[in-house]
Amino acid sequence: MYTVTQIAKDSGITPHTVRHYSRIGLLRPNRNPENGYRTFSPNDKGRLQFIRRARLLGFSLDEVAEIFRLADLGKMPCVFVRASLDARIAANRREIERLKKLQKRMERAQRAWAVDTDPASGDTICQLIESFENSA
Amino acid sequence: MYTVTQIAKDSGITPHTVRHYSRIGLLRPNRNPENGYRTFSPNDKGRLQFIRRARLLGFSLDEVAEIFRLADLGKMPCVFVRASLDARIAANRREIERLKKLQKRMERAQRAWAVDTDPASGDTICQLIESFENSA
DNA sequence: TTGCTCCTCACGTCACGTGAGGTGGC
DNA sequence: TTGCTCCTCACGTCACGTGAGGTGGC
Repeated sequence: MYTVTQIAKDSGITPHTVRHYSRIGLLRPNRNPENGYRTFSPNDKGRLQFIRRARLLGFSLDEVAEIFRLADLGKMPCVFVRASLDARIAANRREIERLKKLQKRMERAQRAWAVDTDPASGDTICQLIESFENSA
Repeated sequence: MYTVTQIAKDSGITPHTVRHYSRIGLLRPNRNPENGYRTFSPNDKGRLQFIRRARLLGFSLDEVAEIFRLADLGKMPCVFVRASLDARIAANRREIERLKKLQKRMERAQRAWAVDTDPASGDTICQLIESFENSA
């Protein structure tokens, strides 16, 4: 049996995160009837490790909850897990592309502004700002 | 003068977003005293376009607010803008790296599970799940 | 009356982080 | 009393999206 801080340290997370998982039902610790403290079993610890591994693979807490729900029903969550993973891989690919495009836009702006450090062109230093002022 | 819907359409965003910008003070439309409707000037339209361009460059609304504040004080926001942009470029680079690593982890798991579609290894199909069950 | 636009709350998103205020045992 | 751990709210994050419920003029 572990306290919230013990199980948190063992798993490399904060006690607050453990409480968070408990509040949303991913963990179901018992309570010490004397003081209301949460008490975690080795089984809880396994669940917590599973949550952490799933998070590292990009699964959301909602997906973890669904996996637990299926497992509790005695169903193999594998089909769901695979579908989730496939969807996340595709979504993450799109997100990476989106950020790369953003990166290019930002670097383009950075270069444009770098060129204008020449004091001779002092009135076009902040093109972003000016494009705003011009349109106002 | 424009209504919230007119200026929104012209700028390619939703009326709700325009109201949102107004509520947080990025836009300061007048009010029609008869019905309380917001009325936007060409100057507001310029501000809105600026906001949108800044968003495309990755600036947060808080940063836009700071840029407006500096401009309203008659100060050149350029130093702030450059510093923000540099910081965002660096942060975005790190974020892209983070997502690439996540992508690799996910694809590794996907491959590992694909291999195990062989029915002969039916009891190791869901390694993620099993690593959980084993540790429980 | 119907249809359209406008308005103001107010909650939801995602996974927690950060206090605030209080308890219990050494 | 001090220090430590535990507890429960409850708000903040980021940029809106999505209703809910109501108004005003054609």
